[in-house]
Amino acid sequence: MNKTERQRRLVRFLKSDPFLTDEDLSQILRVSVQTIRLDRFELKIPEFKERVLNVAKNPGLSPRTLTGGELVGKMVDLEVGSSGISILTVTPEMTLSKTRYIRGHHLFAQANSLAVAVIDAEIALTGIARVNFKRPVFCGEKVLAKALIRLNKGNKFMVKVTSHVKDEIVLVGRFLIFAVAEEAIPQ
Amino acid sequence: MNKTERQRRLVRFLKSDPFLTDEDLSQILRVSVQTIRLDRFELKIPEFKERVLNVAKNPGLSPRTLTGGELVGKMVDLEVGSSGISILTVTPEMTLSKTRYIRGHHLFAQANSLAVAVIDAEIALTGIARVNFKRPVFCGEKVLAKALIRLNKGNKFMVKVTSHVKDEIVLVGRFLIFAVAEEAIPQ
DNA sequence: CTGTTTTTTGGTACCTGGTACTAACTTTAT
DNA sequence: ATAAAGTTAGTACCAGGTACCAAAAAACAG
Repeated sequence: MNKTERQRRLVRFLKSDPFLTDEDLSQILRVSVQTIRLDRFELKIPEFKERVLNVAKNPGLSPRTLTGGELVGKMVDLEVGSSGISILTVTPEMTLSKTRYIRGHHLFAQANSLAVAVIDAEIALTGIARVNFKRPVFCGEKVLAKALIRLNKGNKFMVKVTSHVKDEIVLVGRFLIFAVAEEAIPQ
Repeated sequence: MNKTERQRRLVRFLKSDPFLTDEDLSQILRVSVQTIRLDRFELKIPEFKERVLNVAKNPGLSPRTLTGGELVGKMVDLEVGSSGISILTVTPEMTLSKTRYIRGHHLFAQANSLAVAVIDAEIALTGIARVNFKRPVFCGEKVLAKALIRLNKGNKFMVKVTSHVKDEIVLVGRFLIFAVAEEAIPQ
């Protein structure tokens, strides 16, 4: 039996029974456990615990997470050390079920990540945030956030962010941001 | 909190979410892992692996979480109208590039969505948020957020959220939430 | 047939989420 | 005050892995 044939069989076995451990599979396919692991790795098949958990959490609902990039929204202007502007287009995933209201934390995420981005430092972390949500935002709207550094004492920055939809203010936030020295970054 | 009360809560937690480890439970119930194990033993509740396997092999009963995907983090306790607890496990996507610091708005999102979830209303929106980030959170850590309704005047709610990693407070936030009447929901 | 590459195997250190057990410390009750 | 109940700490061990390194075996090529 060659490698490809074995891997084909491995996939078949796991499809019919995801509760097989590498040990089980190594006995079925008459190869070492290590070989099974390599095969699984090549085929990007997760480990036993993962597979069981996947089956258990079956209905596969994906939590509505925030975007993965550094910035929430799209940067349209940035003067590091003083100001920045970003635009966020509201998609249906950001809204509450059955309504068209956007969840507040997406607006916060846009404002917060913009506030952090305008700081001239490798790493900046939010210390305190005070945010007023002025009116709800709906699916399809474009939110324009403007950030302005208001104060700078040492590694502390006060950033004011104002978010608009057209002419209406939807969010006003004040963020106290800390710049972190690179040496302080843990590994 | 006495032993019987704790065990009653433990059963409730596991009924609503069987995917809680002893470690999770020890943090929720503020006792040592050993105590959780003793409780589980007395109550004849099987270990995590067993429970997951049971759920996986029993597609019949699925005690799905209350709010599903609306929440950032995993709801582990909810008394609508008074309090709630959620757990967020920090994944690499939530961190800043090259460091292990989590970006603040994820913590905010967990706290905010929990604050909204505890309100006994079809729709609730955040009006004002005041958040203090007490210390950075790193990849791999589990953040436990507790929300408590502090005040309720008409459709306004003051919710206090405190987030911990083990014994350390990482976030304290106060949210002014508005319940929205269903008739006011736009189409 | 020999040399190179691919495939397979073995072994170690480490991880999570436990079991099983001992010992000690802290509360509570009598 | 002292016993009993409850809680915590610590150790050794286990399954089912990950991650990595080295070596043996098989496949292929010139």
